[in-house]
Amino acid sequence: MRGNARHGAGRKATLEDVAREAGVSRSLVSIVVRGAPGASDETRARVLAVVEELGYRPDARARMLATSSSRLIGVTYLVESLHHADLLSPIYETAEAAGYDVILSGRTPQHDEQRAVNVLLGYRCDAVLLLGSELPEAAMRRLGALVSTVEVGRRLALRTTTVDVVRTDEELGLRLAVEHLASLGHRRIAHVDGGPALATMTSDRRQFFLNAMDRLGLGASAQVVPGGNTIEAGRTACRDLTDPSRRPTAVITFNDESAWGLMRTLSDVGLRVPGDISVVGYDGSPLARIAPQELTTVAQDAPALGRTAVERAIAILERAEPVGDIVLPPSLLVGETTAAPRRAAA
Amino acid sequence: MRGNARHGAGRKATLEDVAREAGVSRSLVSIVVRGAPGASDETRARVLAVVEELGYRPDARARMLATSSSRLIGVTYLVESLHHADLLSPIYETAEAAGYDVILSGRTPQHDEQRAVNVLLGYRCDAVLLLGSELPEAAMRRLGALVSTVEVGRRLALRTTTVDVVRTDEELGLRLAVEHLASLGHRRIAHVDGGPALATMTSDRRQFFLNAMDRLGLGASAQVVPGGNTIEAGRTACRDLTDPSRRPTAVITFNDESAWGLMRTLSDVGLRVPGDISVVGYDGSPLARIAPQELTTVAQDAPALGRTAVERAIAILERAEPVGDIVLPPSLLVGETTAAPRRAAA
DNA sequence: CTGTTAGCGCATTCAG
DNA sequence: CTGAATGCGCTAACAG
Repeated sequence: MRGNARHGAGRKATLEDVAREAGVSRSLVSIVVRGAPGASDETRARVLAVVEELGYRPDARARMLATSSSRLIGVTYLVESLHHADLLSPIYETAEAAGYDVILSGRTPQHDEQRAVNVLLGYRCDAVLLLGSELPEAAMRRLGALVSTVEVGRRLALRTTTVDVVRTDEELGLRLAVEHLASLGHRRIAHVDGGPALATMTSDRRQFFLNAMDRLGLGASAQVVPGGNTIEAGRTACRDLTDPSRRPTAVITFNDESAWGLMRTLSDVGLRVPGDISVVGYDGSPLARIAPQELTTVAQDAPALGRTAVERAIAILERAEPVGDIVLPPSLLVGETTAAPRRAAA
Repeated sequence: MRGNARHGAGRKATLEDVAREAGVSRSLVSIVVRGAPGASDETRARVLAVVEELGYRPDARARMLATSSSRLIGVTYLVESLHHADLLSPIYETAEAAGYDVILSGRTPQHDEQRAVNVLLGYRCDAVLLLGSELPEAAMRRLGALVSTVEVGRRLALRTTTVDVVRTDEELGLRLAVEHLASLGHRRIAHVDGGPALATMTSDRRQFFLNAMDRLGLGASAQVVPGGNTIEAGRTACRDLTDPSRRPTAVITFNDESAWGLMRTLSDVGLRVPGDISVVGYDGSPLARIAPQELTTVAQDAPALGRTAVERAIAILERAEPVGDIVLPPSLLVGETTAAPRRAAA
């Protein structure tokens, strides 16, 4: 009933409508609307006036269909990830500057990554950015064969020629964290890993952690416990660390959220940070570093990661070869959650 | 060169391709892929096999063009807002259950709300959800006339018949916060408001804060200082609160992020929470409530807000009238950032 | 500068 | 169940 009338008075204006109203051809209107050359300033003005009057708005779907190019970059990301949110701003900025639109397809517990990607593919995005993808590598390679694809964050086990990866130097990240703690006098250091879902990243970091410990001669007192990338994971991981007989004096978590969860439970059991135990997070999201204690964390360079990912995606879809693996250095942000252990000679 | 070959081997498969390969008509393939009635189980299986083999994937743009309906809900939101992230999960869940796809268009400093909306409109979404919109009301009304629109969070000053609003009962929210603090013995209570950007919400909450204080006879010791919805806003707001002569014993912030910023600066100047000063946040995002101190906060019912918004959006586009204003109650989550003031009889 | 003619990929008749 | 035809709104040649 009125519902119909309310929404668009029957139908939204089309090129045709504008052309008729302005007394020109559709092509001309198309030229004007796109800002393409081929129209006098006079008609241009007149057409634009009608566009305004009719509230005309180009139909992106039709345009994409006709041009068989979308100038659209689709991004899948984990809705609840702080780090992913940090990547989106630079992604928008870089894409816009290059004349690309961005649409986001979120991953949630009920809306998994494959579905998120499918939505993007349905719109025939020119490029797809996967933030922290957990897709099987085979699926990722297939995706890369279909559309310009860049993964942000996760190292691929197999060399792939269809997908670019932009990620942080995890080895350096773990080394920075371990060296920081060691320099404060810690020896019994634990790593709460990323859990089973993020397989390669988890095992990479675990290994790099152990390597870093070994290099400092602390291999024997290194400890790895299963964790995850959520607050909840950090909370439960804490249970594996409070056994007084071999409690570590410092912990490096998989990400900042997990560090919070860990600290939350530490506080519940009466352990103080950094007095009783030091904590180092990972990612360095501004939202995660704040109050009331500033988190010590391995900061990924989110602006550079986001920017580079978009640049690579555009390069690939403009026919450049994928270059494979781009690794950016992290930095250590020292906050207030790390300090010398109570008894330096643990 | 190879770039072209790599991406789609010339062209993605179309209905036509599938039909030819399967030796049937396009219409039949269309019927099969849509799961529409009108195909025998046998041919259905055969067609689906070819679909799989060719990696055919329906083109959402063409489909939408042909049906002039998108079954697509577009959502704009603030990329850095924790509360908005909380809304996205229930939005996805509800939309999917109703058979709608969701695309997200983020707002960032460089990509403002109008552009975010324009992207959505370009795709002719059936409905648009605006999370915490800062659009002028006139613009919002115009949008509502164009497409089924639901705003989440902000009360509209003028009654509008084209847009639905789903929001939290701010009056109750402020009352809960004030009563909680008063019951702990606080009298000098300050409110750090939302700053100029969120005009109506800021002034609403300010007024409700003052009302709640008045009702308890604390109007004279109420204090409002300018703030905002970011960590940074909370940090700077703190400067207006530390004047020892009239320092409040408790503060209610505009949102959780701002509460963090505030606590951060409080800690910098040597004030302890809740020992020296109590802090109440707003929104109740799980990410915001965690470690190491659990934030006391006015929690919005994000699942209900998200679900209701989608339900309203769908109802409107199915020709129901907008109902105007839907107000949901918040709840107070008591954490560890509030306690009795040092000297109860301040 | 203009108007015409083709598609883009798909859904939807409608007659076989 | 099929195959052809029409249109969704737009761009891209092309001929005027």
